Amino acid sequence: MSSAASIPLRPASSRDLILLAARAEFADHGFDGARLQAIAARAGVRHPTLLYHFESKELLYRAVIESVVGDWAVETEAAISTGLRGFDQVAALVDAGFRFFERNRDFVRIVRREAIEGGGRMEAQMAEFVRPFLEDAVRFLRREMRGGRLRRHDPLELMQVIYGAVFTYFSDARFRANLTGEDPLDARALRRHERALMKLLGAALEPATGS
Amino acid sequence: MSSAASIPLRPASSRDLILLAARAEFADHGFDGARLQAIAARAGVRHPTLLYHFESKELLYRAVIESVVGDWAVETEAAISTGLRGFDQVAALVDAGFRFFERNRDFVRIVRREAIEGGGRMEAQMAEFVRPFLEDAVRFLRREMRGGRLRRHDPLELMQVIYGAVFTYFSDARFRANLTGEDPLDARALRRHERALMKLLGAALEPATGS
DNA sequence: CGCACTCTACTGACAAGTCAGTATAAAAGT
DNA sequence: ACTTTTATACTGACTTGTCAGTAGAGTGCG
Repeated sequence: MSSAASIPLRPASSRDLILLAARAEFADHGFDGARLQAIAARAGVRHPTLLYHFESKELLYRAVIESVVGDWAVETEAAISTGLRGFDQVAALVDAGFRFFERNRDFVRIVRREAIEGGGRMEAQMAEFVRPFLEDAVRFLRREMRGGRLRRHDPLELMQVIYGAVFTYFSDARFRANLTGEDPLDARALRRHERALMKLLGAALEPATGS
Repeated sequence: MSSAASIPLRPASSRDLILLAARAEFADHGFDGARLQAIAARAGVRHPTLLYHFESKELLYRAVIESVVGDWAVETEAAISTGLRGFDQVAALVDAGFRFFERNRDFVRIVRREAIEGGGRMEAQMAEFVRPFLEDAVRFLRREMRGGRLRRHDPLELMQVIYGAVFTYFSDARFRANLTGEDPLDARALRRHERALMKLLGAALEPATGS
């Protein structure tokens, strides 16, 4: 992990290395459990270097959240501006989620920790950020249900259920691994779960009464 | 909070008070974030008293988990030994979950923290504990699907989705509160969500093609 | 030189855990 | 009945370790 530390071949700026290391450490241990020394070690520097680039642990954490949420925003934006209708759009969004979370496993665990906290460190900002996206989604669902392209369900509660299911799969992956013995983040297992969720949602949402 | 401290009228043993206080504190802040002093304050004692009853922070934490998981085991056992069939049994289980989590809000957040951790403190034991219950559920679902009393879905993935949805509703309740403005743990909101989830599951699982 | 960056060495705060006691009450001895 | 002993429950003061954050001295590069 630190084998490349001495090679000066631009192994990304050390600021970025630190950000990446911090993301992993915060995901593994949460804000309180995370140690600056551990982050520094992961990044291949000494811990005062962290405090040179980011003024404090708190600000480093904020920087991590912002980078992580920023990435997510971009991909989600893309997934909802496809012009698809009915269940196809729902499926596209779920699929985008799966693909993003698959590549950003730490993201989920950090966000979830924030969500649990409640009085959390960045909860308010994150809510601010998610709200417009959620409202968009609810508007879309309502429209499609009115138009008969989706069966009628409470849109907000539907979003909550989908969010809960998808998020949990990733945030609790290690627990599931312990339970079933196989790695849930393995591509095969992931596809199986995605297919199962899609089928479930399809069965509940698609207007046609297919098998 | 400490107003009853001097009254000797058995305000529950202080061991139990400590256990209760610790449950809340660990739920709010996680293992690392929790402070023994804070737990002690909640329980109305000084922190060495904690270490008198429980040898260390770690052991106090384990005691909390055990008490919490024990409570859950009893209720779950009751909910699955009803002899119901098909969707009714699924609904009964989901309902039991809702009612237990409603009364034990800290439970969810503690368990979820463990699940995220991965290399967690009690993950292995908890997996050990959940596995037989999960296997039971999967067996039940498979049987009912074979018998045509439930539509066919991957039983394990179905359980995962249900678990994710229900658990998230409670563990992330404070985040949702921030998002929607209303309290998700209020009885009315809770019933609405439960009804929505049931409808969704019913639509996906009940064999009849009713409206 | 001066600037950006990283290091070693250190500090101050704070938290877990230890310890030597005090208070109270139940048991045991006379 | 009354002291003495023993166990339980709890506390204030202390020790020890750890961690975030600071100071200041390099190092290398334009």
